[in-house]
Order: sequence, then C-alpha cells, then structure tokens
Amino acid sequence: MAERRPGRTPVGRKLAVTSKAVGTAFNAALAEQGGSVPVWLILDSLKHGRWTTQLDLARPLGIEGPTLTRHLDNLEAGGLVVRHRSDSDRRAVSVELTTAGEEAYERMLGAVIAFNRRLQAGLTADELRLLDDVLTRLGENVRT
Amino acid sequence: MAERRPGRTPVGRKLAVTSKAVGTAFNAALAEQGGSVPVWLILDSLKHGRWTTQLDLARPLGIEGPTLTRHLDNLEAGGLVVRHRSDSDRRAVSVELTTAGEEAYERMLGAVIAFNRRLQAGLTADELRLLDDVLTRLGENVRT
DNA sequence: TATTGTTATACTCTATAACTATA
DNA sequence: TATAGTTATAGAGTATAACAATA
Repeated sequence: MAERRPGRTPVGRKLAVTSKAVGTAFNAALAEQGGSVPVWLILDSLKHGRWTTQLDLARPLGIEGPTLTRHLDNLEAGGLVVRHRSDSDRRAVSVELTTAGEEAYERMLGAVIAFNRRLQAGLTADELRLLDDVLTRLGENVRT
Repeated sequence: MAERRPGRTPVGRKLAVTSKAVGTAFNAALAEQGGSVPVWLILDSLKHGRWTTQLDLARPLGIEGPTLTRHLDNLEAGGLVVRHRSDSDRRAVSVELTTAGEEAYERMLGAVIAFNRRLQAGLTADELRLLDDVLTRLGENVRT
C-alpha cells in the first residue's frame, strides 16, 4: 500500500472532499435566495450572454441538454425566464431573464459575493491567482 | 455589476465548475471498477480504520448518518463489507471489509492512482503542496 | 435522557434514449 | 440527413423526521 506523507492527502481525494463541503455551503447560501449552484451558474450565463444555442450553454457548465431543459422549465415556471423560438431558425430557442429573474439574480449575486468573501478569508492575492491557475490545469487534465 | 479581471473567475464559481468536472471524471474512473466517489471514500476509511462510530466516519466525508447507512447497505448487499453489533456496546455496529471488499478496494486503488497521476500532470510538487494547503483553508472557511 | 444506528420518505441533480420540429 | 430542443424514464446521492435499541 502506498505510504502517505504526513499532511498530504492525494489531490483527488482532497479535492473531492473539499469541493463537496464548499459546494454544500455554496448551495446553502444560494438556497436562502431561492437558488442553487446549477441555477446560479445558468442565470449568470444568461445574464452575461455567453452563449448561442442551449448546448453551448450547457457544455461549459458540465451538464447535458435535457438537464438544462429541466432547469429552464423550473426557472420559467417560477417566472424568472421566458423562452420563445427564434424567427431566423425556428428550431432554436431564445431564453431571457424577466424582471423577476433579474431581481432574483441580483439577490443571488449578493449571496455569492458574501460567500466568496467568506471563502477567501485569509488567502493572499497570490494564492488566489495560483489557485485559479491550478484549478484551470486540473480541469484541462481531466477533459476527455 | 461587478467587473471581472481578465482570466480571473470568482473562486467559488471556478471551484464549483472545476470540481464538478473533476468529480465526474473521478466517478467514471471508479465506475469502471464498480465504485463511485462516496463508495471509494468509505472503503478507504474502512481500510485505514480511521473511525469508531458510524457518525465519526460520516462526518469527515461530509455525509449524514442515513446516507452512510444506505451506502453500507449497498456494500453489504454486494458482499464487500459485513456488519455486526459490538459486544461491549450493543448500539454500536462494527463494519469490516470482506475478502471481496479488499479485492474491490485494491482494484479501485489502482484506478485512483492512475486518475491522480493524470490529474496532477504538469503540476510541480510546490504547486501540489500549495493546492493542498489552500484547499484545507477553503474547507475551514466554510465549516459551520 | 442521551446515543447509535436504521427506516420511511422525499428531494435535487443528473443522464440516456427516443421523439418532434425544423433545417 | 443533421440539428435544436424536449419528453419519457430512470438512477445516484443526499437529507430530515421518526423510530428502535441500548446505555
């Protein structure tokens, strides 16, 4: 069996456990504003218009089309977004935030900012930069 | 709306998206050996005997008692662990890996080692140390 | 009364396969 | 035939509340 150096957990295990803890806390912070992590990621993408087709939206978030459809169904039922088919290509669907959606987004944004402040407490700018860089490379390393 | 410096995503969002991608890939690697991330974490804890009561096992993994019970039910149904009540305290339950459980653990360990190698590709020892340290502090920052 | 663990129940997020409607 | 999106269906992981057994 592999020996472990004291204080060093295999990075995969560490990332799995930490990200679960952080994700759960992130979800809890968003739940107070009626949101969740995937919902926040979707609203944020809509807000910043970083996409064209729904698959282009889903892919970077690591979800498949039907999962996005389901989230959009819920958001639409909650009155946060509206969908209507495009005129130029009637297969395509345009999704927009409603006024209520914008307001919900802003509330969640407040929770996200507060959460990030708490999460980053005690970390230097250098450490945050390096964390960002390392996470990027980890993501690339597992991309199929 | 908050401006974003180029190349810098809020750490919460980055961690959420990256850990989802890494977690999905980790799960896929374990699934080839009949496992999953939570199952691996549980088997690994059993293997290293780092616990006494089931709650002591569940807590560090970020799950609640009933969730652990469910996983142990599945593991027992699959013949990987056996449970029997302790003689000294008949409320407590002792959980042990069977021979089949040990074998499954070893197969998963191979997958985990290979996965970690892939995950860490291109990262220096210094970067890994810092990542470990930073993840620890992030976990502490969200601990309730 | 407090603790250990289980049962009952239900929720969220997710995916694959098959489908509709366009193109 | 290919593409955009949805519907149908199913599964994994999780939690809260109530419970049983034991201390």
